[in-house]
Amino acid sequence: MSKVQTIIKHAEKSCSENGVRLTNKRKQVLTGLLQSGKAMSAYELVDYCKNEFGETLPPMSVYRILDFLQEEHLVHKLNLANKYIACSHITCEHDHGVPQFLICRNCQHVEEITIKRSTINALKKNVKEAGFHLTSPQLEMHCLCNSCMTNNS
Amino acid sequence: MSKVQTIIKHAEKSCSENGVRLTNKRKQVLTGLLQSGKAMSAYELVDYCKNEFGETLPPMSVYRILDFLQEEHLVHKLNLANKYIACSHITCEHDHGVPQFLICRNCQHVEEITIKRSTINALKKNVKEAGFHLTSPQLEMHCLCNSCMTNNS
DNA sequence: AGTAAAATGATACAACATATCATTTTTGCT
DNA sequence: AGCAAAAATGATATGTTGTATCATTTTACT
Repeated sequence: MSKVQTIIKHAEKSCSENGVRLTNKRKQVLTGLLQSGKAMSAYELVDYCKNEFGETLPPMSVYRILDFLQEEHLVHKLNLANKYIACSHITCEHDHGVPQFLICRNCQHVEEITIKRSTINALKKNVKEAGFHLTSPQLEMHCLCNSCMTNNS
Repeated sequence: MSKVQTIIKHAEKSCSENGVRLTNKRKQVLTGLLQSGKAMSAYELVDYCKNEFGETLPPMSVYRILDFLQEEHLVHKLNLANKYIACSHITCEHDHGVPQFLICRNCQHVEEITIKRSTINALKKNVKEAGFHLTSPQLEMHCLCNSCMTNNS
């Protein structure tokens, strides 16, 4: 069984445990994100599903499906990039923390990382001092990935 | 002299030192941001300049002017909100660090804060371990401001 | 089978942003 | 002052992301 198929199995199990359905179209959108291995816009996913699976989904449906997948914690939205990416912890059983994303400003490659709790706490404290409350700190940072650093243009 | 006028004076000085021009239209866009005291979209600025100054700027020009103002470090773009906000340190003489923004997810109020160097360094270290390089870490975080926390709905 | 709920489709449009080419304004030079 | 080059701005079209709304289809359940 391919890696993608394994993840989809996990996703199906997780959905059924939550009493929701991972329908065919939802599965295809998630599969698209997993196969591509990168962040994609909703419209890119429309094209991908059409080309790869012959499934012509209207954009509206893709947005709804992405909303669903986000609620199930199977997909994250990258607000800096206006793109969506499959969660990299679908097969993990344990509950994983708030995701943090590094987005290469050159090649758009995205890495999902975990930031030390102590760092997040320091951040929260700074925010609190400014009179705000950091509820769910998904950080997104524009960076340069190593590969783009090396072949620097 | 009003506070806004004082800031504009500083901006003019800073531009002339850099050998660039703070034209009337650029001044109006910056004044709009300063007067409103909040983050605005480019199209909101088009309307604002029309209503307040009788200046009808096409959106394209506003975008160009915003680009200019960003290069001169007079305005920041909030990528999470797709809005623009006047830098809160225009009148400071000293070089100020990379800005960090808190955006209230309820009322959209924006606060520009400074995060401790040590916290930023801890963040940078985490990022480095993931094989990325955090060049200019402008963080933008969705939060709840105190006022929205209190009158919580 | 019949009905209610869930999912999906179709259509229109809103908001943000850029590409491109034309025109106007400013600058710097002689 | 007069002129050419550069800078700024205008005009127009279009691209990208996302939502509102109402219709239809599919699924679950009795």
